[in-house]
Amino acid sequence: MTGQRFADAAPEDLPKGARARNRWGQGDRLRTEILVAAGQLLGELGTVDGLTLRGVARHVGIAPASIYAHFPDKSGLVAALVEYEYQRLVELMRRAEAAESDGDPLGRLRAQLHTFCHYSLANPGSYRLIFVLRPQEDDDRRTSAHTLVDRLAGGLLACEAAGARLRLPAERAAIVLVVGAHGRVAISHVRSVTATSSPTDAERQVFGFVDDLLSLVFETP
Amino acid sequence: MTGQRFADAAPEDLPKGARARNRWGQGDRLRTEILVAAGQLLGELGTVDGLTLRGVARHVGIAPASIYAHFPDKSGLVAALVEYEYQRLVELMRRAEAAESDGDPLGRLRAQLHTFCHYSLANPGSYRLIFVLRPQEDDDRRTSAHTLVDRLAGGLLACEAAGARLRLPAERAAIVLVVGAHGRVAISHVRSVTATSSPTDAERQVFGFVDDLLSLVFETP
DNA sequence: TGTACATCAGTGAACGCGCGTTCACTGATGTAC
DNA sequence: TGTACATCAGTGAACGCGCGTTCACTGATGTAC
Repeated sequence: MTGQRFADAAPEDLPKGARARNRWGQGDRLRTEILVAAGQLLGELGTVDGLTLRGVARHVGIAPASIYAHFPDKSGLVAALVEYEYQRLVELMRRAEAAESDGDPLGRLRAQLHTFCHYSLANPGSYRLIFVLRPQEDDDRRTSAHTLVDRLAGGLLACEAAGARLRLPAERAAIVLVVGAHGRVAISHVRSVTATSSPTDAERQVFGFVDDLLSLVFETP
Repeated sequence: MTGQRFADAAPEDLPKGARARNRWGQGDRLRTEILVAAGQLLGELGTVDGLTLRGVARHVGIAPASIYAHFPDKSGLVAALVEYEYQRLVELMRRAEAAESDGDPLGRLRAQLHTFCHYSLANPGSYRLIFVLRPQEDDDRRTSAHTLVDRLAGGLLACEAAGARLRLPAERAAIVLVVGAHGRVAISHVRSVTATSSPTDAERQVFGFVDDLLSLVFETP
């Protein structure tokens, strides 16, 4: 309940059980609280269909009707949730890339891939919402998967510029990486329902798979 | 939802004599009819959560209560549906393999992979049900994905025996293939919601991807 | 300064709906004697 | 042979439930004069 996902959400003294009404002019805070709660519930339920306005309201500690001050209806909430979670993922990937040295393009690429896998494993519901069940999208906008392919293709080109040789054109190779990671993570989601391997185990396996993929994509020296 | 206002009276005008009652001793036929209808609805809806007993009954042309003569409850129906669809897929793959010559192990492998992709594209709902949302599974039974990896690993070993050289151990390579195909198909499902490319186009792209994957897995001669 | 009013954040009860499930039943078809 | 009965395939109406959504409202906090 107090698990904060974002650094900017800084609730100091949250009364357990009873929710304190926001101050004047800060009504927008509830909007974020609702999105965070929806994201958490999505993570627990694993699918967007089990997600209900009443459930989200219960989780936040408000009346169902209060949601309508911030979102037009249920599908509006879900659309906002997609955007919110996707921005979160992109931000994480950008930070992971920036944390690696400029002189190590392969390291920057791997860091992004691993961050993508880490997010996907840690937030299966949101991940599926964004990449599998993605609802209708504006025609002129690119899908999330598309954006991701672009990011990774850029990373691959940087590797080429640094001397590495690809066995496929950069964009095709990027698709292999995104799609492979996507598939591997999905399998891991299925497994984790039954198997009792630790999340770290799952992560190690997925990272291993992604590294396999990376090594396949490049010429062996 | 927002259309609730108009849903005041929407009687399903099914032709009354559309379905004839089964004869004595053939009551089991309805069981299959129900599974087929559920599979079709799943294909249309794309997700198992939109699947309702009442919807299935409507589709078959029977009373909702009639389902209970063949399945204990909704989850029982879904479990039977998983089994039914998975057996269908395996049977298709077996036939595709058998249709290729014994002397062409790579052809046999490709045929199976393509069949898998074809089924996944043609039956997105069932595919997701089997491989993504797979419900609880007996501990001593292997998952569908597992069985598939075994099949393909066998195919890869046959290729090795015929002289091809793998860049990864057979099972790891099989995982790359299954997972890659899985991921590529999932992406294609997302795309097809928005993009207007023909199903044949999607198929060609997926086949191309899978062939890329195959070529990556083997040493270049 | 006090006070009237506007605005805000959020509530509680109600609505109509489709859902899964139960239960007593119906009418056709087979079987025993 | 006829007829009583068992069995089968399937029905129709009802139930309680949680859902999304609406609407009139409440009480706290700000602002104008």
